Formats: sequence, structure tokens, C-alpha cells
Amino acid sequence: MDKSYNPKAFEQKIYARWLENNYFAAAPDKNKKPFTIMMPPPNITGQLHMGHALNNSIQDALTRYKRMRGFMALWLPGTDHASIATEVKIVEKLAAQGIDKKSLGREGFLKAAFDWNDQYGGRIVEQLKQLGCSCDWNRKAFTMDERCSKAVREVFVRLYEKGLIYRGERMINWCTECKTALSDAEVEHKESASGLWYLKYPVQGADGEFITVATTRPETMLGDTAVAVNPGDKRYVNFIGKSLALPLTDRIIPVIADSYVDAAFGTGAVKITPAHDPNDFEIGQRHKLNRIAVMDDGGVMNENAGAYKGLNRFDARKKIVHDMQQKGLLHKTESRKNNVGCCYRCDTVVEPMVSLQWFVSMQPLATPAIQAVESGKIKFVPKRFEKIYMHWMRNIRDWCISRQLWWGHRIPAFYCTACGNEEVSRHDLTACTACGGSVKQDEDVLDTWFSSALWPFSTLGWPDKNADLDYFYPTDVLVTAYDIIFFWVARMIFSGLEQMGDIPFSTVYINGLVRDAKGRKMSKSANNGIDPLDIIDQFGTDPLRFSLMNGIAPGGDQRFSADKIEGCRNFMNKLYNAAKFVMLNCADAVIVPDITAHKKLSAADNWILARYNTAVSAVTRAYDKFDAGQAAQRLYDFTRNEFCDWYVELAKADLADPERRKVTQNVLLYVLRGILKMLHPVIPFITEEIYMQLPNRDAQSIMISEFPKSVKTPAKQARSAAEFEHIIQLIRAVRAFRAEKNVPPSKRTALYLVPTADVSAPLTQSVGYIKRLAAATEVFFLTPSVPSAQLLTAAAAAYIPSADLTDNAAEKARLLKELAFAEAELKLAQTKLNNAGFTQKAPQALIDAEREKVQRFTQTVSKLTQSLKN
RNA sequence: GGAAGCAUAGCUCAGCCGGGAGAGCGUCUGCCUUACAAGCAGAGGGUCGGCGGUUCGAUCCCGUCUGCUUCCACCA
Repeated sequence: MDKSYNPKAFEQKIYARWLENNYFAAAPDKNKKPFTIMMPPPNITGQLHMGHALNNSIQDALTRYKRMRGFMALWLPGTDHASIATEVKIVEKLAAQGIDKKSLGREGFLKAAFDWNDQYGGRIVEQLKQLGCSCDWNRKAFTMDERCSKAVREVFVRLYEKGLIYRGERMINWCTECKTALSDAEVEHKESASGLWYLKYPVQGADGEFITVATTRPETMLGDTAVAVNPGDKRYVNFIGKSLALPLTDRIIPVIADSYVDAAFGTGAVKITPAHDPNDFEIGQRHKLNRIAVMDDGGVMNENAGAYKGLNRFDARKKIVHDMQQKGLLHKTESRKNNVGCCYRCDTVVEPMVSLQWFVSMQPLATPAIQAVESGKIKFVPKRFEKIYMHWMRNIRDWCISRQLWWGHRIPAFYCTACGNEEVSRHDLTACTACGGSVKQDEDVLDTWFSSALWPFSTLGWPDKNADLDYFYPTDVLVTAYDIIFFWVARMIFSGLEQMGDIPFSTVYINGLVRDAKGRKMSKSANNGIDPLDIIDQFGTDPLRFSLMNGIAPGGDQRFSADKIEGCRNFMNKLYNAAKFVMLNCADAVIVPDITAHKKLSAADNWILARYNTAVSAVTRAYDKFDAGQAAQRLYDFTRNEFCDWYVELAKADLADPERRKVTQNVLLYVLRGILKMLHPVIPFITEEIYMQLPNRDAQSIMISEFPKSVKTPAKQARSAAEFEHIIQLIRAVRAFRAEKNVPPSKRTALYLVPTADVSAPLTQSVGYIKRLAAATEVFFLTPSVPSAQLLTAAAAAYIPSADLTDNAAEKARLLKELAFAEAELKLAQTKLNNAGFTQKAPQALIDAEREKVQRFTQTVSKLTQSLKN
């Protein structure tokens, strides 16, 4: 073995072997219900970022754990191809080569896009492999592949036939940069400083009279077709039905009454622009108002804007405000903060526009989706995310699914050019089925999340019947970050319920976000992103994975820091070296089939085995709760503090003893193997590397080995282990004593002990350990009558007979401190016991523990007092 | 405007069923003790955000206040 941990020496080699032997697809027990994890589609347009690294590491850990527990564990990978961002990227890439999207035509563009995607999709797969991810790559599927296309089309047709998909003119969110419609979920609201302008509209036939309206978007006034007031508003009741001259245009608009208007807000009069505002759109429908669109799809004022034609919407705003002021029609301007909608991909301010789009009726789909979570069939971990989901589902509005792009699943709707018949079909149509006229397919494609929503079954081959689908659906757990609950999780749930008649997964595990060291969200624009591959290159994959998972709380955000990663790398080194020590000392080991039943276990052996059993059950519990963070932390503590710091050191003494050597070797190997197995889901490479060199290896690969079973420590062994804790405390006390006196480890001294009765047996058996770990040349046992103890522990009173170690001021101070502590503890316990409420209501075990404390500390206090006198 | 989360050691964060609080890093002291200086042994450091309440007992449960973060939201 190398002198120290060197991941580059083995990581790639190991992964290649896993692939070669197809361990990822290995099925330990096909009769068990399978365990399936859905993998969110990474966005292939960017590099793998820390969020992916975290998310994929958690999924991989769960998959590996379940596989080791004998489940047929499958991790379905996927890649999201059909997004707006992808198309934008492809367009950019083509532009860099001097190629215009439109000049290629749809076919040419798609071909270029597929080429580009193959390249990047492949790159993502390679990156995930570097993370050690144990996907079954043979099942890889992309939202744009044939299988998924078939499923998408089938779902579209089914929903259409049920009347749950419809086409209509609605107010939608329009991105003037991407030039496509957006769903509500794709709009981000950002607070920005803006103005509230009060505009005066002259009343027709009443010279000098005005109605003042307030608006945050003056440029839309050119499209106003009415001014609305509340019907009960006394200020305006006489104006209802009158006409206003719309300034800057030659149009006359009516004053209408609508209860939507809040008389208490602003001036109580609202300008109505049905073509450019969702509320106005509805009012317009109620009052049959014209819709006058004053901008084109790029946010530039059109011919309806008269003199403002050709200006972009923001320049038009400035000019209109200026012109209104010139005309004396600007009553006042207030500065004001308000929320503007922005495109979540490109951050452009979203423009509400009326257009003909496809929608999914959400009400009928949402009801069962709400029920599935309410009834507990689907659980969110942590539970608080259920509220977010519920709130969204209960307030859901119809989903705009058409996008004005080329890169995506084309909407399977055909329109007859002769009779106007609209037809949705599973197969491409060449002629109208009603009149035989020629047909044209809808130009739009579907929202990328429409196909992603089908992931749990489309990747398994739906709509075709097949064994995989029967076996794996519904899947078990979906792991994802909370920022994607609406986009993806919610839609998978209602799609699964609608198409499959069953939930897509029973658990939604939500992980948090990875932020930078200052707590900011990592993003390209802030340029604070850290590439996981760089970290892997510098430290190794296992340290990266461990640092992302160790100690994280489910759903909580975390900060990424270089210090943390270094600490994790150091832990790998620790583990590596501990293994090296075991191997060096176990070359001649004779493996015993079941070490736990061995009759010659020492007190130290019993102790580590008991601690090990405790660790196994804690770790198992954590993994079963999908809490890899807790599992990793528990393992870190056990490995470092109990195995390395204590047992390995204790073993040194026993390995030198020919009587004990064989047993010790077996315990070392047994515990080490268990540690490796339990750590394997979190840090797959180093554990495999070490495992393959173990003499007591029990499988071809740790990946497919059996996870340690939880065993209850036998009572006798537990007792022995508990006694041994006292020995450890004694060693600690002697070490602390020596350290305070600045005795270098090289200076070894004799140690006199007066054993406490109940631990005298283990104490006499532990002389070897004490000599080694407490730097004692010799350990002498004294009768209780011998005074001058310097140290008092539960195991023994101790005395170190070196002239320069005794009776100085520092020692007296230390003893006083000990005394103060003991007295405080004693008082605390006594106070509790004197409290009638406590003795009556507290559990018996606690009361007993307090009584024991009183006894123990009374003794300690008297001994310390005695020592101080001497 | 609505909702959620977070406030614990100098920093970053754990803390499962309420029984007097932990880790990593940093700091200080002493050590190359034959697996590991990417290390070892020790030490110091916290009115668990403020105030009330429930309880024999509260970091934990309830209320409230303060500060930060995030999500949702068509009020011009």
C-alpha cells in the first residue's frame, strides 16, 4: 500500500472494474421488492455543478446502501434536453459559427442540436462517473429519445381526448428575449425600484375635468380601452358611462364599473389594457372590450403605438412619461418598490401578452395529487416541504405548455388549411380526416417539464407493456432539491396518477442547496461556482462526496469551503492508514468464521465490538431514514474516535502478546470490514480499494457485499464493555494529569493504583493497555489504606510517585478544581432528589442514576478532601 | 401581502422521543510514541437570539418580540 492516501492511484481503475463487471446492475435478491431512485435530469448546457454533485452523491449513496441490503436497486438516469436554455445555447453556438438558426430551417436546426447534445450528454455521463455514481448506464434515456417521444405524444393525446388539454387565447407570460411563452412557474418575481405614475385622462364634453389613473407601466396606456372604477365609489359614480379622450392617441374610451377595482387604492380609477395585463384581460372579457396589443413579440412598440412605434418598451415608457408631462397630463410621480416578473432562464422582464397557446386543465389533475400527499401515500422528507407542495397545488392555475421553440417535442396537433379542423393524433397526419384538405402541424413544442413529468414511467418503456414497468413502478424515492418541487416533483405526481393510476414514488427526499463560503447561491453570473471536477482533481472523489454529505441536515443548505474538504481528505488518510496498520499486522491472520462468538475476547475486544454494534444500528437507522448525513457523521465519529484512537492503540498491546494476537487480528479485521462497508455508500472508492486487499473479504466487490447486520450486544459482553469504559477514563485522567505537568511522553513513570472494587478484575487484566497508553513503566496495585492518591476515577485512585510530579501548586489547583466539580455534581443530584416532583414523576432509571451519582460523588469529594490535606 | 426556515463555542454547523450541550476548523500547551505531522496527547472557549408560558425539569414544546434567509403572491 502507498504511504498515504492517493486517490488518483485507484479511483479510475476501480470504476472501470465496476463497469466491466456490471456491478451497477447486480441484483442480489430479485424476489425482494425493488428499490428505485429517480434521478433528476441534469441540465446539460452547463457543467456539473455542486448542486448536482450533492444530489447525485446522495442518490448514489442510497442506491449503494439498498443494494448492499439485498435490494434490486436501480437508479434511473436521465438528461433534460428540451429546455429553452438548451435552445438558446445552441443558437449562440451556431451564431458563433456564423450560422443563423432560421437559415437552417427546423430540420437542419434539429440535426445541429442533436449533434451538440450527443456531445454534451456524453460529457455529463462521464462527469457523473467521476463522481462514482452507480447508475445503470445501460438504461440511460433522454427526454428527446424515441422512447420518451412516444410517451409524450401518448400523454398529450390522452389528455386531449379527455378534454384536459385545450388550446385557447389567454394572457400568458412572454419572454421577449427567448421569444416564447413561459409557465407561471418559470417566472421569477424580483423586487425593483419603479415609479407609480398618475396620469390624467380628460373627460369628454366636460372641459377641464379629468380622471386620474395610477400605473406602473405607462407604456401600456396606448393600448387602453377603458378606465374602470368601483360601482360603489361615490367620487366616480357620475362618470360611469361617460367617455375619456385617451391622451397621445386619437381614441375615445369609456368609463366602466367593475367590482374588481378597489376604491381605497391609488385614485380608485384603473386604466384597462386588456392586451397587456392579466386582470385587465379578464375585465376586458367581462365588458367585451377591444384588445389592442401595442408591442410585438420582442417587446418593441408596434403600429398600434402610433408615434412610439419602433421604440422598445422601456424607451417608450420614458418618452410617454415625458410627453404626458409636456401636455400637463402627468399629475404626479411616486417612487415605489414593486415586483416584476422575470424569465427564470434569461432574467428578462416578462411581458404579459395575449396569445393562442396550449394549456393543461389543472384542477382535475391536482385533486388526486393533493390526496396522494394528504393521505400519506407520498411522503416528503423533511415533512415541511409538504406544505409548500400543498400550497402550490391548491392554488394551481392552468399550465401553459406550448413553447415557441424548435428544440423539443412538437405538439401533435394538426390544423386543416381548408376547413380549419383541429386534430390531435398519435400519428402524423397528411390530410384532414374531416374534409380531406391539407393539414399543417402546430409549429410549437412542449414545455420541457411536460416530458420530464413522465420520467418515472417513460424511462421504463411506457406506454408499451413490459416487465420493467411492472416490476419497478411505482418507484421508491425521488431525491431532489427544493427549488424544483413545482417544476418537476408536483408534475410527476399528477402525471403518474393520471397515466399510471398510481403514485410515481412514495418518498420525496429533499436536499438543500450548496452555497459558496459566504453563503451566496453559486451561480454563473456571480462567478462563484466551484467545479466539482476541480475538487476531485485536487483532493479526490471521496473527500468531495464526504464533505458534501457528512453531517448535513435533510433539506438544509450548506456552505462549501476548502477547509472542510481538506478535513475530509484528512479523514480518508486516517482511514487509509488505519487499514494499512491492520493489514501490516494481519498478514499471518487465521480468519475465524464468527469472531463475535469467540470465547477469548479481551475486555478491549468486548468494548469495541459493543461500540461497533451500537454504531451499526445507528448507521442503519440513519440510512433507512435516507439520512446519509447522519450516517456519515456517526461513522466518522466511530472510525476516528473509537476505532482509530482507541482500539487500534489497544490492539498494539495485544498484538504483541502471542496469547492474544490471533483474536485481536480477527477483531481488527472484522470491525474494519464493517466500517468499510458502512462507509461505502458515502465514499465508494477508498472503501473498495481497501476492501479488495482484506484477507477476510466476503464478496467480489464491496459494492455487492452484504451490509453489516444490526446485532444486539449480549448482556455479558455489554457489561464487560461498560467496565472497560472506566479503564479508558483512567487512561484519559493519567494523560491529562501528565500533560498538565508537562511530562513528555518519553518520560515514563511508575503508576500506583487503588482499584475500585467492582472494576478490579478488568483493571488487573488491562495492565498492558495502561502501561502502553498511559506511559507507565510499571503498574502497581495497592491496598485501599495507602493514601496520597493524585487522581480519582471510577476505576481507581492513582498515584504517580515521581518527586517532581507531586505536591506542587499546580497539582493542588487541579485537585481543587476537581473537588469543585464533584461538589457541584453532588449538589445538583441532591437537589433533584430532594425535589418531591422529581422523585414522584421522573422515570425510575433517572432517579436511580441520580442516587448513584450522589454515592459516587460523595466518595469522590471525601477522597479529594483527604488528598488535599496530605 | 401570505408562508416557511434559521438564530447553539471565534468561524462553519450537528443535536433523533423534553433529563443540564457536541463535531470540524481556528486558538493555546506538549510531542516525529515503529498506521497516519494529511498525525498524536491535552487545554481553553457557550446566560443554546430576547421575554413570557407549560412542566418536577426547556436548547428542545407553546406564545410573543427582534434579526437574517428563502419561497409563494395578477392589486393598478
